Amino acid sequence: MENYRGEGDLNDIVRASGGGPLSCATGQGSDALPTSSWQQFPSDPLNFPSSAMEGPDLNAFGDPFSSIRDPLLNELSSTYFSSPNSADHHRIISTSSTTVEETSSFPGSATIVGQSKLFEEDMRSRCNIFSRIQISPISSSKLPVSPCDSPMMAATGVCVSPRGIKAPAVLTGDMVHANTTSKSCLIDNTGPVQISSPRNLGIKRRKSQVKKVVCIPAPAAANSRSSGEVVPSDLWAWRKYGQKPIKGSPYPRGYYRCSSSKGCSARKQVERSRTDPNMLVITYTSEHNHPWPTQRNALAGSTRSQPSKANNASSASKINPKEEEIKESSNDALSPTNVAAVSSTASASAKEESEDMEKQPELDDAEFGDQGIPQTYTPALMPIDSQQAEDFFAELDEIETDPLNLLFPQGFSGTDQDEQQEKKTMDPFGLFDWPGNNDAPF
DNA sequence: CGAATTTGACCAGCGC
DNA sequence: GCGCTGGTCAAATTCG
Repeated sequence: MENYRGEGDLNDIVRASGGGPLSCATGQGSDALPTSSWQQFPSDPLNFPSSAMEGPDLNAFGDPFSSIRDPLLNELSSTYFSSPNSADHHRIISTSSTTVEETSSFPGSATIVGQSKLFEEDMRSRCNIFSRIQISPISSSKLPVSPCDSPMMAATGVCVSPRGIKAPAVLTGDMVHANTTSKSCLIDNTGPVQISSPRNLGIKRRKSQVKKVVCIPAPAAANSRSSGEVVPSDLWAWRKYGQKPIKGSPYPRGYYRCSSSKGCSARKQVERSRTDPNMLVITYTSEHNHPWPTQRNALAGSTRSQPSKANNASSASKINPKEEEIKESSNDALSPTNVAAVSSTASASAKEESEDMEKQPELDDAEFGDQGIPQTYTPALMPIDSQQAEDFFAELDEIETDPLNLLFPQGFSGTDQDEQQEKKTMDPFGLFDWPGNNDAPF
C-alpha cells in the first residue's frame, strides 16, 4: 500500500488537494457552497450541436473521445445536476489547454470558463441546483511551475502539491477533483492507456495515448451490489473484459470495452478512488467508431447489472464485494435508487487528457472544443426524492424508444417551437438560460 | 442458447 | 537485463 506513494498518483493527489485549504478552499463542505471560485457549468447545456449524432461529426471518430465524452458527461450532468441542495460539486478539469477557448464555440454552454462567471452569478442567484464544474486548461506545455501558481488554480482553488506533480500524470496536468468535504477525488492519469489491443495493432500502450478520466460519486454503500453500483450511464454499452488488482489500491480496476458496436475500440477503466471509495474513477480510452447507441441498445449487455438483479441478494452473494465496487451499467445509473445515491454522494468531476500534447494540440481543440464537453451536459433534471425519481424513470421508460430526443432536444427538434417546448420540458423550472429563450437574462 | 462476466495467463512498457 | 506492474486475451462460468 505504501508503495503506492512512490508512484505519486491518485492517492498523492488526493491527499495533496483533497483536504487542503487551497484545493478545497471552496468546498470544505458539500453544504457549504464554494461559490467563490467554482465555475458554474454552462447555463445552457442543451444548446450545443448534437454533433455526436450527426453524420458530419462522425468524421471525428478518429478523434479520441470525440463521442464518448458526451454520453457520460451527459449522464453526469443529468444525474448530478439534480441536487438542489448544492451538495453536488463537480469539477471538470480538462487537460486540453484550449478547451476553454474552444468550448466557446458552443453557444451558452460552450463558454465554460469565459462565461462561467456569468453562469455562476446567475445560477447562484437562481438556484444552487447545478453542480459546479470547473474546466481548467492544463497541459504539459502550460502547466504552471507550481500548480498553485496557475491562475486557474488560484481562481478555482484547485491545487496540486509538488509531490503530485512528480507523477507523470500531474506533469501532464491532469487531475480531477470532485470537491466535497469527504468525497474528493483527484485522478492521476499516470497510468498508461491503451487505445486498442497492442497485440493486434502494435501500438504502444503507455505513450501517446489520449484518455479521458471522469471522477464520479459512487454509491454510498460501495461494497454491496445490493446497494446499487452507481456509475452513470454514458449511453454506450460496455462489456467487461478484465479486472485487475491495482497496486496500491484496495480496489480492483475493471476493464470495459464498448459492446455497442463490433470493432469499436472505445474502452474504459473503472476503479474506485483509493482515498475515497465513494468516488469512482472512470478512464475512457480511445473513441467510439460508431454513433451513439440508442438507450435500448446501450442497455443491452448490462443485464447483469440491472438494479433488479443488483438488489437480488442471491446474486450479490455470489459476487466479491470488491468486484462489485467497480461494476457499472447503464441500468444502474438510470435506476432511481442510484439517482438518489448519486445525489447524496454529491460530487463528480471529470478530466480529459492528452498525453501527447505536442502531437495533438489541434486534436484536442477539435475534440474538446467543437464537440466537446458542453455537449454532454444535458439538463435532464432529475427528481430529487425517491418518488420523483421513480416517476421520472417511469417516464424514461416510456420515451425510451427515442432517448436521444430527450438528451438532445434542440438537436433533433424540427421547429423552434418544438425546441422551446422541449426546453421547457427539460427545464420546467427555468433553471437554464436557453439561448432562444427571451426570458433569459442573457 | 446467446451473451456477459469472471479469472488466470500472457504480453509489453517502465523503472531500477 | 530483470522484475514489477498494468492491460488484454480467451476459456470457463454464469445468467437471462
